[in-house]
Amino acid sequence: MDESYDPAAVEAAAQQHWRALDAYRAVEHDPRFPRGKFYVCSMLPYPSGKLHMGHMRNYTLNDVVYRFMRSSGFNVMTPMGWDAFGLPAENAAIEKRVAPAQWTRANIAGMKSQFAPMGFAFDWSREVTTCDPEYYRWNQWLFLKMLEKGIAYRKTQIVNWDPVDQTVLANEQVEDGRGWRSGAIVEKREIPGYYLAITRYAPELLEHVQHTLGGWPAQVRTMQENWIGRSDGCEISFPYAPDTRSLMKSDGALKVFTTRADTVFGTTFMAIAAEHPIALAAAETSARLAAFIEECRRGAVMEANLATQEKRGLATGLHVLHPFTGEPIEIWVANYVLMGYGEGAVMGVPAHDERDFEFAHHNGLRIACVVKSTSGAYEEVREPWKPAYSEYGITVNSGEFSGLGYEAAVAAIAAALEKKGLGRKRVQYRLRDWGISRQRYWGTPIPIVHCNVCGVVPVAEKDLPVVLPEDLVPDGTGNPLNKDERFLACACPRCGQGARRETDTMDTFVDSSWYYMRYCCPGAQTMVDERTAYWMPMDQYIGGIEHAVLHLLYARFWTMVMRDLGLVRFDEPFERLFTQGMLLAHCYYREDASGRKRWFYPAEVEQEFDERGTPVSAVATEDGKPVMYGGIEKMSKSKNNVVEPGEFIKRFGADTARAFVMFAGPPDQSAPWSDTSAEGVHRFLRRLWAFCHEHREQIPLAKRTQVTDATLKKIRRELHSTLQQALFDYQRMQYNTVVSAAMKMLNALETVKRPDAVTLLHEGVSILLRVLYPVAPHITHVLWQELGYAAEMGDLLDAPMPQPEPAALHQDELELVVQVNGKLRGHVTVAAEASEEAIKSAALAQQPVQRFVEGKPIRKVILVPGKLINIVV
RNA sequence: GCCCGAGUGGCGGAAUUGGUAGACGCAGCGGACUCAAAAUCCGCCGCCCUUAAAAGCGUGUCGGUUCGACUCCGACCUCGGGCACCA
Repeated sequence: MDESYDPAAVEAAAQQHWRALDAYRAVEHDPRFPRGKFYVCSMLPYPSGKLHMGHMRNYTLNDVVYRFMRSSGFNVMTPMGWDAFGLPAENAAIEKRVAPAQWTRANIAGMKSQFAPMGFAFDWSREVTTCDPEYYRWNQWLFLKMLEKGIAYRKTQIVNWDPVDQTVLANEQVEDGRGWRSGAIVEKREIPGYYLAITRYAPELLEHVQHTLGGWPAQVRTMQENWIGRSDGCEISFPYAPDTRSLMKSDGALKVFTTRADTVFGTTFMAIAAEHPIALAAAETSARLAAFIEECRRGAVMEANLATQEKRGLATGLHVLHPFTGEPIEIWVANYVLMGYGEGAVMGVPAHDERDFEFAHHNGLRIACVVKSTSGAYEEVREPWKPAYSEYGITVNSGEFSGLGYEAAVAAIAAALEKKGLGRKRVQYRLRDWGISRQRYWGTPIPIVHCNVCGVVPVAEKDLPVVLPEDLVPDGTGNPLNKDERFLACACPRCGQGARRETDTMDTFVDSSWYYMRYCCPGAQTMVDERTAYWMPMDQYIGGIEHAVLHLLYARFWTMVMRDLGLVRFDEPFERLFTQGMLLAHCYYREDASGRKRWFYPAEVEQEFDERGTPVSAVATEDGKPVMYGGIEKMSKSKNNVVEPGEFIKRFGADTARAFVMFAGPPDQSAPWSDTSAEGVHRFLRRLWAFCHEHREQIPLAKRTQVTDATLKKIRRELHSTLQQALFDYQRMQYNTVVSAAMKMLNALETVKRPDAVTLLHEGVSILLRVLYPVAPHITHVLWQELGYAAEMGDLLDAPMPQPEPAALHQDELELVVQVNGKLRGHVTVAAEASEEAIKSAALAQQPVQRFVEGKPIRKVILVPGKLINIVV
């Protein structure tokens, strides 16, 4: 055994040992593990090129779970794969003139090699790469099944259009309303695309998130609940007035959805989206309206933009009739009404809705108060807006429905509407169907063929996969598949005539909706097989909080679809979910004349902080001139604030890297990266090594004897109570305090200064090594072997977690806190079984306590057993 | 704008979920060892007053509940995540 700790040698030896054992290959029904299977998985990474500290944190977390659960006797499996399709590969292609496939595969190879030194327990025989035809063929296959079931369907969608580059832009590619490369003002454009009917599953998705996903963080459940957004309300039809009737050449009605049917008599205008059919029809005869709609079309489609923009509208001059009074109501086109939600039209009730109020005020529309406040918060509605105006109350000025409370009014109005055939109660979800078409090259081809004779025809199942050519290089102007004859030309599956392939590809969220099921069954000739049934549902899923809604909802939906097709037998894919926080880093930029930002690497910048640690200014090292401080943001390639683990591992070793990222803070919270305290963790591992080296001869020879000495008993109690805390923290995945616990154990063991204490040392070190092992597996593995524990208890991989001994935790005397009126005034040591009376008099006998109690009557005494006594005077 | 989080010493954070605020570590200060440095070891380390002791203040801000609040409730401020084509 070397005298000093050499991480490189230790880690090479440990990894060689595990490699020789093929230690992480997981086998279904492995008889070595009586407690059954445990499937732990981290969200698969996008192969951006370099592994960064954020990845390190995620996968260390994953690895700690793996090792802890295996030490607890489970047949644990943890896989790894690559989310290999997506936009960044196309961007790299444009910039570097290299095919996305080539770039992606090179990145995968690079990142895989960066994983190697970390000692992660991945079962690489299960690797999934989503751009492999053998993977994405099943995306296509399930898509065809969904088409058959009517879950997948075709309809128009609104996208960001860059009129200069003639290309569809992702939201991310829109900066301040302009295309990121061309700088042109972005427009909205309607094109056909495929949707998946996730809204059909909205009730079940909601039901489970409210009642069955107990292993999920409350925060995520709330976010999903709000995202699905169930509203109970009414659908109301406002029949067309003659002017609208003649324009639309129909005697239809304008349908709206409202949660406030009780306010229907307060409707003073109707607001419709710019893309609404009535708006489009009206625009044909009105230049002003056409111009306004054109204006609404400008700008991107992001909801954050729509919600913050000034609410504007224009009257159409058309009318509908109030369903009860028959009064004509004017239709307005408004930029805040979304075509994608509800009916694309709302009834404007300015008296009781803040947005309508603002809109009416702005456009000089009538405000009709139809609800009377029950709390007397207002008599009449007038400027400025008060939140009380939208509260429930008693209906007034509402004809036969006046004088009713909210629920009674809604019930009565809905019943009356239903009788007239002008409405009914309905549940509306905020959730929208999932548009999966992308006008992009680097994704799963949508298996559809366009035939001049037969129209839109699905590819036959036997012709799957539709393989994506891997040698195209996009140039930023449209989808290169549109220019690739080899890909385009095909025969119509129905009539056999020459036809053309669909060139849209699928959203990459499709790939990530089920990869974790494919990990379970590498090489299967079907989408999933019986091995999937063994490992799924996943026991522990780990991933970033930024995926709380989209990915985690799509994956749940996809699972339900697979279940309904008979492919799997469970309802939910993820039993327990852990959302880890992100690693953040400082970022710096400079803006050029056109407003474009250039981001600097932290290494290119010198940052100055004031004495409170707040950044004050920064200059670029290259020219000494100031750069703008962009705050602390999530590590991302586009902001150049990524910290790579390579250097760090070279300096300190993988165990220090692992222990340090765990020690840095609670894993479910985001943390700013800083390596200043890494020294402390490394020092701890060196001390551990030195301590074991010092006792390398006594420990293997130790005999088990009782610890009777009072000082040693105290140390032993500390050891066992720290162990208890560590196990609790393992369970709740608070690994930062697990590392603290290991440090405390070493601190305690170092106070053993007696040569005859070998029993305690033997026990203590065996506990410490096993507690630290999941976090720092290499050093603990080597020490475990060197000190003879492996011979005694077997390989550390499968050595059971130690358990605290009740006898070791027992205390004869307790120190209680003494409070007077809730303020700490002293301590008192009493026998463990002392009576309340005895404790009380002991507490009152205390000098400082006397001083505060003196002369005042004691009103109450509160005793918290084993903790404190509070005297209230 | 809407939804979800977070805010504790100079810094990262702890407080087993209403019961001793600051565990564990970093940085800093003092000391030992050393010709010296590094490494290592020992001690101190929230603020204020003070020679010291004792008291007082203290978990973003303001208010409330409680014998007792970092923890629960209300309002606000700041920062972070998401908002459906980044992944």
